[in-house]
Amino acid sequence: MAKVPATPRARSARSIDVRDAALTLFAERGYHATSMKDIAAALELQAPSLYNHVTAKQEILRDVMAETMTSLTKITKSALASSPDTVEQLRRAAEAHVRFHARHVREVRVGNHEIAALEQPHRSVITKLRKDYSNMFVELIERGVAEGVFETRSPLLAAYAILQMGIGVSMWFKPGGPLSEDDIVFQYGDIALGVVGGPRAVAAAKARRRA
Amino acid sequence: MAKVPATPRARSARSIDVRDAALTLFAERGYHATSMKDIAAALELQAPSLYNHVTAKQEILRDVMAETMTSLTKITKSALASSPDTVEQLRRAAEAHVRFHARHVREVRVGNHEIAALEQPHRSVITKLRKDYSNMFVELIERGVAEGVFETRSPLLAAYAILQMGIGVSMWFKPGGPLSEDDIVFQYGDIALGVVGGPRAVAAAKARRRA
DNA sequence: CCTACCGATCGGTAGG
DNA sequence: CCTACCGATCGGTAGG
Repeated sequence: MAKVPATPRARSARSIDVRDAALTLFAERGYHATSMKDIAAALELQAPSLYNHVTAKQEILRDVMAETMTSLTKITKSALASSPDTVEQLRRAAEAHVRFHARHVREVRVGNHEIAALEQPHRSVITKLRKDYSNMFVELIERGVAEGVFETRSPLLAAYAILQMGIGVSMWFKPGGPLSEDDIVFQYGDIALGVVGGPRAVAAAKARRRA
Repeated sequence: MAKVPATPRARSARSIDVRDAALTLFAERGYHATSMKDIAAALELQAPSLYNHVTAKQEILRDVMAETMTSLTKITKSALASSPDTVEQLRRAAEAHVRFHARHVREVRVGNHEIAALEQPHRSVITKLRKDYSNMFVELIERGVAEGVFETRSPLLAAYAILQMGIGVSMWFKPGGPLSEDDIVFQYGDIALGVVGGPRAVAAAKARRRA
């Protein structure tokens, strides 16, 4: 039985291999420090063979970054939608954000380090997706302040702090280390509430956990 | 009167110009995306002329990273030493960290993005300096936990969160924007206490500010 | 500080 | 999937 792609437009298995090898190298060394020959060597191929599976080096980068932002946004949005309570929404959104960064280390490293390597107009597209993503957090925190459950002088700074903390996880996290993914996720959820919290948010969160 | 360098080993004014132009471009586009020709063009020179002032492209990167880490460590260490109180020490160290990242955006962008571009053995040297730096925060937080003024399940994660928040400032901060350097610095000081705080740290910090 | 030039490597194409 | 090859660009040197 011949395998058929799920949809006519699906990427071939070989194309996925090429993108995966490229992603690993982009994350380790950076886009400009990775040559098509390096990617080919990781697959025991000659460089020109790659062009049967991808059209250009830049295309690989563009696809990785677009897919990463789309997927991250979707996951966090649905975490946020899973509770009607603002405090709990922030906890869950922060947890989803951090979990994604622990699970997709290569993707988010490239996403955060190679924006300058993206050629226009795609750089602007990605920048817009990133802006929309961070705005979700800013608006959520603004709502919490309005409701009196968060306390912060600048929802913008608080949101950036929370997002940045999660990005940091992708710089050092290794599965199998002393801290498990869940250890990190749950503690960062608490820390996120600490960031927007005065005592009120923290106390509210604790009461909620006890209940 | 001829100008004389402060010390016989001082860099020439022109060498400083070259390094400064390089730093700007490294921060904007990345090390590998910046050519010696680009650096020369920023100074209206031809590329080979640069070699009268620096010995290699890699040398510029190495010097920037070493000087940045040395300077950051010194500043933060002295902020930390300026108070005998653990809570206040964390606030001041976090403030110094963030202030440095707001004031030296180019340096810390390069410092955080181009570690892979540093050739050995210098990469190991820098990695060690970074480790020592983050350990200062980890140990400070551990002390606060032992004293009962901080509350966190993992001083390591809390330290990383605080450091990462500050690094994030270098990604978006522009002098003259809606938030001043001091706005950012003081709020991040508070946020840092929120990260290690339960209500106790926050309340202790507030009481201290009122006093 | 410049022109002239070096070998090496880059992303990508032709053609099978 | 390969070999052969393209023009462009790289960091750096020679020599003045």
